[in-house]
Amino acid sequence: MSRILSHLGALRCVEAAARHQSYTRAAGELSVSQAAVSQQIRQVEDLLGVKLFLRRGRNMVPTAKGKELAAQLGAGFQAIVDGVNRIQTEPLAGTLNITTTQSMATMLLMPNLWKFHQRHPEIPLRVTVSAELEDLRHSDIDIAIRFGFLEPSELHQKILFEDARVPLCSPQLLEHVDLSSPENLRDCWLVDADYRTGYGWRAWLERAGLDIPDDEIKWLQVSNMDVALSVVMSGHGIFLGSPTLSKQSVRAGTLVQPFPQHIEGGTRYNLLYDGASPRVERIRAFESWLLELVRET
Amino acid sequence: MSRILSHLGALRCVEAAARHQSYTRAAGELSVSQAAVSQQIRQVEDLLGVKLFLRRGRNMVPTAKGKELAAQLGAGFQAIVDGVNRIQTEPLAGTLNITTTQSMATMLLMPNLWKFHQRHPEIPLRVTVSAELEDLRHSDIDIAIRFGFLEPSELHQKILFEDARVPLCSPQLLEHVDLSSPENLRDCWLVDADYRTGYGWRAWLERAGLDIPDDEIKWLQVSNMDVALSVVMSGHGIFLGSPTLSKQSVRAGTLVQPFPQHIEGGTRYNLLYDGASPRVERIRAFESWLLELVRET
DNA sequence: TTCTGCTCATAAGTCCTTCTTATAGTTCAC
DNA sequence: GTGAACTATAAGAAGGACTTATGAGCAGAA
Repeated sequence: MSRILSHLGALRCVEAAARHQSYTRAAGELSVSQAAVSQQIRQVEDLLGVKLFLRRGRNMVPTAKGKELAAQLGAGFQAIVDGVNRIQTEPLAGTLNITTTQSMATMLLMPNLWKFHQRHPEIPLRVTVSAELEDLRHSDIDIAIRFGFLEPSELHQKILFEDARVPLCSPQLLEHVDLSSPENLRDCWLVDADYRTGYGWRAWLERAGLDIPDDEIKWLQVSNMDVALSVVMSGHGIFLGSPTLSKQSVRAGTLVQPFPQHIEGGTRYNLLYDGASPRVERIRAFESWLLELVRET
Repeated sequence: MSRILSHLGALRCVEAAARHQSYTRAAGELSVSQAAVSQQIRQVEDLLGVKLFLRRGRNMVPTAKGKELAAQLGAGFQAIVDGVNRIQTEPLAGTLNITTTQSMATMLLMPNLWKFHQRHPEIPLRVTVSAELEDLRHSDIDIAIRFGFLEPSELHQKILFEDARVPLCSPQLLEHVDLSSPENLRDCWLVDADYRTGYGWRAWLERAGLDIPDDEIKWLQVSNMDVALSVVMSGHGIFLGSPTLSKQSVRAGTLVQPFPQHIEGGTRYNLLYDGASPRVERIRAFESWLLELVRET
């Protein structure tokens, strides 16, 4: 049997490094130092007598052989993890790791977590807010709640909700700007998180029967919904957001919907998880709770 | 990512132990102590909270989950080894490990190895004689040369030669027994390695037109060709062997074929190796040399 | 260019895991 | 019952892997 199997740890480094094209990021995933990864990979290269990575500026690019090996290693490790997952079903009770966006966390998740706790006190939740979609298969995250249209993957994907978008601002804004008529939108920042798709405020204004020329509008274009929300929360503008997401905030008075007009679509939130995870039981518990929550909102 | 991947070494123990149904044999394969295997497996069981093996007398029998896991692990490790093999082709030069039977080694292989060395001085051979067919995929053996009819497997199998069988004895025997006529076979031990199939001396006697009753024959039944050969070599009997294998010994005078009659078939030698081995180059070199040798013999 | 920031490489020493040894416990065959 | 073969467990030894610290290379900005 190949003596390489005495160096499985080193092969893990190879696989992760090839995937990340970076020793540093691989080290991050494996929770070891960069130096450790470097040493392990060199060991494999020496053992096999094959160069696996080439330094290309800031990246470590796998060679052709490196790529081939890494792909096969990935399949191998996946088979192993699958094998373990198949026989090991963790009990319902236990921690659940969730990652989501800032806006989802502050507007829907956090304010309702106590209800989940009430139903499942045996499942402590750990919520991580991050802008990037974590790699569920290579991290310790169990569930991701993400905005937008996702590529199909091997993960279990479920559309949480799709809905319209309505103008939303903070009550403070109304103290400074008179928003009794849509015409007055000229007077405040229109926060636009859709500057790449172009869909957004332009569509809404049209819907409201307004034709304000571009140069009379104060645009504030931001990269995503989270930034938009934080801008608006601090009272500096108005943005188009999901009614589902904002409903509770509106009811609580922290957000205001100054006009009834809405535009269709444009908002979609998804729930993602690995159906083969040993923690599916608690994942499903969370999923069904969240779906209920969304349905009744 | 599953924390189990930090214990890949322990999972190797699980896989090997399940395959061998024994911690001791698994330890042998992995070249560690039995205690090490025991500890590693217990660690996995504790980590997963799943019992993987049950003690059943002298064996460690994998539980249903243990079996399932081990199968998946086997596939995973195989994928990893395949990946390594695919990118790592060892050069022609280097040691080649061969296992074969006693008779094949003494009669054909050893007397001719110098020729192989002449053609490929860069390939040192290490020949291991053993009665059992080693597990090529889980040992460090590159080539096995084996007698008989083999089950199909994932290994590359090639029939080395099939041939007839002729009576063979040592010249010493002729000094004590007069074998000018087949009738006189009554006077010496008939060594029979075919007592399970029944085919052998009985068939040969028939072929020679003799009808000697069983109780007038001195049978010596042995378990395999190797034992038969060693008995005959020491001058204590006569047996039915392959002309191909014995040709050189006959020419050298260490074996004698006292009668011309032969029986068809019954002898088959195979050559086995893992086609995916990184050492295929030197394996093929040996294969083609051996085939040539057999052809001209 | 030079500077700054990011990345990998390397060395030395520490630490921790794994392994070995030794022994006790269990089962089976005779 | 006794011995042989196997596994379990404990304690200590050995060795590999990891960390820290530092140097070197490269890219992009000033």
